[in-house]
Amino acid sequence: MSKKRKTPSDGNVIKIGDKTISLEGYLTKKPREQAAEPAPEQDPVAKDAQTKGQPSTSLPSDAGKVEHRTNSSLSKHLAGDPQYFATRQALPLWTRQDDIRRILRTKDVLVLVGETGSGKSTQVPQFLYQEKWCQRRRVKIKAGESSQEVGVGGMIAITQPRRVAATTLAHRVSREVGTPLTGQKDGRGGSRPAWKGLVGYSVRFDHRVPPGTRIKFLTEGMLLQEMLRDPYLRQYSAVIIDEIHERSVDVDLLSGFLKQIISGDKAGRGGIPLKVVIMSATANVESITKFFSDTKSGDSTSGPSSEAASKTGVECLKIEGRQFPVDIVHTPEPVPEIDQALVKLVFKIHSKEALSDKHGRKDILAFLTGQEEIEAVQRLIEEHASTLAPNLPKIKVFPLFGQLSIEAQQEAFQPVKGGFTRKVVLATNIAETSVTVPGVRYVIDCGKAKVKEFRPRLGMESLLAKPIAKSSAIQRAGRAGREGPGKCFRLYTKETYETLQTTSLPEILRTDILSAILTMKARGIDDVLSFPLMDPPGLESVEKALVHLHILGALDDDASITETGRKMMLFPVTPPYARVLLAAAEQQYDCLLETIDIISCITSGEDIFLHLRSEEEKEAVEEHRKELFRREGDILTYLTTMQLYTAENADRTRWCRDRKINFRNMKQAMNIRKQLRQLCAREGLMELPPPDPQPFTPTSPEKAELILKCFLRGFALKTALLAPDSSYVTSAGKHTVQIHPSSVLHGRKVEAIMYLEYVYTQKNYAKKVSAIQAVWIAEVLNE
DNA sequence: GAGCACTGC
Repeated sequence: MSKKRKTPSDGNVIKIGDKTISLEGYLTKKPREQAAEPAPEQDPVAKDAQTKGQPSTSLPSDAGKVEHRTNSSLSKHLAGDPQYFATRQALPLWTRQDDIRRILRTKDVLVLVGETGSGKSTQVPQFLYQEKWCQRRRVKIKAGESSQEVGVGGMIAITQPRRVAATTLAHRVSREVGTPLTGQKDGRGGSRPAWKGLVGYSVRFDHRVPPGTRIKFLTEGMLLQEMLRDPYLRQYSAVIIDEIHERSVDVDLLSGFLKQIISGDKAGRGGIPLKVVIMSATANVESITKFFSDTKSGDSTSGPSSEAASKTGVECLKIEGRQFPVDIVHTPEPVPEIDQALVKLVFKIHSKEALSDKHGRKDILAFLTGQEEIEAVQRLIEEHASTLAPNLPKIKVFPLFGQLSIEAQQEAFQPVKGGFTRKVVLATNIAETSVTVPGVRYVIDCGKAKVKEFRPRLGMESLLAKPIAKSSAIQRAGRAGREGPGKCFRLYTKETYETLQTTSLPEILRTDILSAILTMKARGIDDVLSFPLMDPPGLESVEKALVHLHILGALDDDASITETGRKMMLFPVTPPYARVLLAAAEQQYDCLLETIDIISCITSGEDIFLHLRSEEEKEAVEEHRKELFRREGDILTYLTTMQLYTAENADRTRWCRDRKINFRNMKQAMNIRKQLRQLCAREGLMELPPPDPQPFTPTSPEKAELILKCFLRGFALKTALLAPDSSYVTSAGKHTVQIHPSSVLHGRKVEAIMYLEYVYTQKNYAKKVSAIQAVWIAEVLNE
């Protein structure tokens, strides 16, 4: 047994190998100053105004003056495109537009509940951008001794949890207002756009913000990113948070920062308030409303006086949706065998209910927990379907889950070929939020979903099927009423439904908050425990994250952010990966290009290697895959895969097909790779390499060792040693782990392993595993 | 011998 192992913590110290890390001082720190105040030199807006040599004329700094923009090409569009007028007028929201405008003229925060189909995402920004408070103003802002004039406001930001939503909504709204959506298509370096437009969007890898943009759709993460450079959001007059009920970590952080801005003294915005519209599709908004109303509940953000806080008004508005009624049917008794019950129900619906009516097709959408269950049910339905009487309509099954290829996913959205056929879509939670399947009038809800949860005490995640929340059950049922009256069959009793939680646990309470804490620290939040959050994570999660960040070198002994921590923030990856990238740039390792390839691959989505089910499939790809696999483990295998993929010049689609590699993820990996390469080059960590394709040279064993040591700099805690009984025992917690079957190291015994993921499903699984030497762990930790 | 869904200058 090795002694390089974490000793049981006494609560105040953590010991790994020879290194002892004290927890003291992490959680007792008092807030230094007002947390929302960033250092003046971090403010690029002010810097920008300086370098442009803005004349500092003496204007009243409290109210500011409206900046008149000559944009005559836009003025004729202000009424919007008449082509869409009738459709817009028919939306439930249309008659409430005056209410919305009236509320925001006096209040800073509007909480808007709008069910699916109310049109809130497209209409609310259009109702607001011509408001007087939405004009850009020039104001004087104090910067140390002197003051400078800057522009504040003018744009409305509207956030979305997903990239596709942000871009498609932007396209839709730009058509409605009648201005083109142009601009830099791919980051920087593009030519000046020729057209002005009112609508733009900004998501990772894709930015279109025409000059004159007043309405800008962004992902939540993108707005957080903008806040690092523009902490007061001076570009914007209003921020609209859409789909807040999904409660991503990003939206929770954004809400905290927004609360600080609206309840602070507004000096950073030259006295100009930021309006906030919170939009939710579920009615459960009491806690959210309370969060934005309550500005003195012990957080350090309400500013020097309560005067500012008392002016912050919050009003709530509810808009009915445009849904058809949905009949909800519970089972009278609990269902012991979900798969069997579901198949029976599908055929009952199929034989009793018409194939279509005046509203259109009447297809079935069933919510299941995962790929395996979906494939099992698909087999059962297909078996039974072949025995159907010839006079009955046919039945065709379409699986729908994230790992499916684009083409296979799209099949589920197309009308089924052959008129006399009913479509049955078997989906995971993907159909609850991310995609809409058209034609659905029957929903079957198994009442469960797989959720990933982080266990801070164990330092591991679990992925297990759990009962959904009421809000999810309602959301799922609603999928039956988009196109006509529908029915939802719940495979659980009414009593069971009543026992469900009202809302799902927000992500911030069930995930590793490492990135979230580092984001706060980088934004100048010293006392992370007093940062306003709708659902603050437990002390143990915060403590674990702080210690982990300390081990990564992102935080000092006094828990303040280090230079390394700031550099880590540059990369759109989790802190451990960011640490690996920084290590790889050091001269002793010198393997930045390789680690970029590997991290691009890993962070592009689920595993790039598709799961092979049948023996035939395995045989068909075995020869091809063999040249990718490396004895050192998965990290080197990813590297080889990426290198061979980029060396492939003829047909990359086919290359992926032959090897059963997820082409979509590979394309995403290439985007990430390009982005990381540009970031590293800009930071002076390396020179930009020659463009692809480059000839493939296998990585030498010596280089492989350096790469693995680099990864240890980020993943020293995720290591395990081979025990005498041939099991692997983790160095951090003395748990027994198994190498996941998807790893190239599965079934092999090596003296020590490093893994990038640690997930409990059916067992404690180490995933993305590499073979290492035990001595490397201490070696790397003591650097 | 096995994988819910997203995101990021």
